[in-house]
Amino acid sequence: MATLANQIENYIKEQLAASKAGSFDIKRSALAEIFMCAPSQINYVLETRFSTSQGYCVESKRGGGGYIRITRLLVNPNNDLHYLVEEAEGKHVSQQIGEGLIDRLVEEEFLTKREGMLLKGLLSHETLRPTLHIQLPQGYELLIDYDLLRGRLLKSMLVTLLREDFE
Amino acid sequence: MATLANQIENYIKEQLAASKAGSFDIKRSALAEIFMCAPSQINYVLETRFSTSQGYCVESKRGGGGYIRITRLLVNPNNDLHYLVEEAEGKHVSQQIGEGLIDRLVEEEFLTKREGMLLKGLLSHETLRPTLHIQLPQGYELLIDYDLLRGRLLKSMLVTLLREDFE
DNA sequence: AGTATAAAGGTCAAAGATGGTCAAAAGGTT
DNA sequence: AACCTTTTGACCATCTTTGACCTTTATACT
Repeated sequence: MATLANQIENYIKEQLAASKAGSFDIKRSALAEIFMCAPSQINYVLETRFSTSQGYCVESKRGGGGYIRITRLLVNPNNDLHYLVEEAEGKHVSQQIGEGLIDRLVEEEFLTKREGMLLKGLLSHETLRPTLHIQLPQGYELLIDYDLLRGRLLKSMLVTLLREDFE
Repeated sequence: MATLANQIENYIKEQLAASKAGSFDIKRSALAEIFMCAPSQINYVLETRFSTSQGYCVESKRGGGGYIRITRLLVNPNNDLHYLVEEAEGKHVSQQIGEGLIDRLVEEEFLTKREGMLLKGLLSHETLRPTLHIQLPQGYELLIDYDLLRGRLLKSMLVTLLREDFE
């Protein structure tokens, strides 16, 4: 799937990989011009693929001489996993965000690739989606909050990672 | 008989046979166009001929750049994971039974000890607890079926273990 | 210094592009 | 006729792309 968003994502990741400091500045308008798209497309890519939970920090400045700075964050086991647990508490997590977090933990070697695959399977809509159909009176609807459940599953995963006896 | 469904089934199996990784991506709309049929016909074929119990795993993504991915599962008559997948299908699994199954998979070395710990955390009542948002009229009560959810999670785990691309 | 203007970047909602679901219609079998 | 499988279509959910409008910042001009 070579969507525009994916191409831009790859481009940014390449630049990031090539940079010594794990950080990279660029003008939003320049990026938009390279890919011949609307500038707001860049924001879409940053929101969906470079969020904090996915391990990136995005800063920017407007006005003349404005720019976007993307920084790759490294997970610090002692502080960040705890922070992520807090974050996951009661959080709504979409499938996309959940997979992003898992990919990050795999990249940082907190999880093996196998573990990542197992966990991503568990977080999928296909797995979570319910089969039960309950008869309710007219006008009432049954809503299952998959995103909340996903948040709980992720939290459990993080908590296990933090266990002292986890090797 | 050469029903449309059979032709589509054959086509997919050919593509799968030709693929090195045992996996194959295609656009639902593209497939529907090749066979000049309603897109939902593709889903019918996937449901009736590429289910988990038939040895396949189907994933998909909607929206721009969407696709369907079909992955073959391992067929190894020496292990009984397939049997367990059948078992887990639509099954109610208590926390105790679920943990027992995971322990067994760890003992038989289908899962590492780490993986077992991660998965047991996910199956706990604590994790699965309230995930429903419901508006019910007075006098109606709803009991949440954790055991069914656990069955789904276990099934997903088993299917991942069987994926040909699982390393 | 104060203000106007230009040069960025940000937001949000609508439109476009896919795939999913479900039930009804159509075709075969028994 | 009754039942099962296949095919279709209307409607839904999710991801992407675009564009109109908004905010912030630097600089040039009073």
